Amino acid sequence: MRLSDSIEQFIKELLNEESTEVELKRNELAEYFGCAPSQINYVLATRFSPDHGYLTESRRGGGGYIRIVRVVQSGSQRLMYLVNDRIGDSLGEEECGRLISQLKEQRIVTEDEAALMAAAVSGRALGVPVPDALKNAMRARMMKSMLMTIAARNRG
Amino acid sequence: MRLSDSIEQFIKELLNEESTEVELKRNELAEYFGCAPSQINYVLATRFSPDHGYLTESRRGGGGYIRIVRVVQSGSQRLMYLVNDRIGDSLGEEECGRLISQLKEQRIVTEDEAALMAAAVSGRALGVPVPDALKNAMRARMMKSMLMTIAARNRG
DNA sequence: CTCTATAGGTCAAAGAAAGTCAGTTTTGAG
DNA sequence: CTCAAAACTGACTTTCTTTGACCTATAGAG
Repeated sequence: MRLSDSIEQFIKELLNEESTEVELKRNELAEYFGCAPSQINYVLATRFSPDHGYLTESRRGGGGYIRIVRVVQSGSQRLMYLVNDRIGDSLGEEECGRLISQLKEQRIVTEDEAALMAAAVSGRALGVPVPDALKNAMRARMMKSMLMTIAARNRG
Repeated sequence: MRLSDSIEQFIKELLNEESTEVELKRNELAEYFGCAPSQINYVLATRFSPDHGYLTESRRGGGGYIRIVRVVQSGSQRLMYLVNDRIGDSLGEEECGRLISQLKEQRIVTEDEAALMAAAVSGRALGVPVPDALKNAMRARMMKSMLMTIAARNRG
């Protein structure tokens, strides 16, 4: 069994018993598995990314930590469809506007949330000399990131 | 728990019970927590700055003291200050995160709104090959755009 | 007025913990 | 077997905390 898989499993077990979030120390975990600390980052990046239905936050310095939040249960996949298929890697401004309206209509997000999302991805907000292709890539990422966050709120 | 967090909490408890200001002795507090006096200054600088909604004044010499005042400011005043003066046209990720937590702490935005904003401007969301300077410029614009949206909602 | 004891302020350095990234090794599909 | 993708490592970086040595201001005694 691969190390990454063991670490992944370990973390998922911590998350399984009722709790939807877990806090851990990178160095301790690395020591426990006898690996380089950066291995933990690798596991987080490849198995606990937003695309996988998780959010992570961390803090450096004395008393630092890594917190992992499970946002989506492995079954419910309306949201994962949006994140992985509907949005993809690039999202134009008009398309994004349509998507936000649909989300609002389908009551997946509230009106206030829709307004906030629209403000974030508006042309005015992104009005900086960067090629459209890159803006569209960013827009896609921003939308996914925000949707995952909303999903995190809805859980429970 | 971090020492800084304990000291922060201690001071906030003093401020919570009705009183909007508190006066204390740096050396006594340091002795109470068994730390270097300058630790107190560190806590003041990182947790009781104007950005956090506090003002501090102090006096040296015999009978010296440190006074901490919680500033009362309406939500829209605060938002306008941020948009017009504070943010400017470039905003780094860490600083942006701090501003967002401060807004949440001051209850000017809800927890959900804070999470949504953080998701929009996170490094993850903007993780596209664009120079940092441009990302910071976009982040500033996005924040202003979102904050103004929230201000508008608050009026409605 | 001068001097001294008493407070608080500043700053740099050390320590603590996590992040990044380029390069190496392993694995598995074809 | 080949080779590209996945896994892994270690050196270096960044952020946050804590401490200590030295600096400055104020009150009060003489």
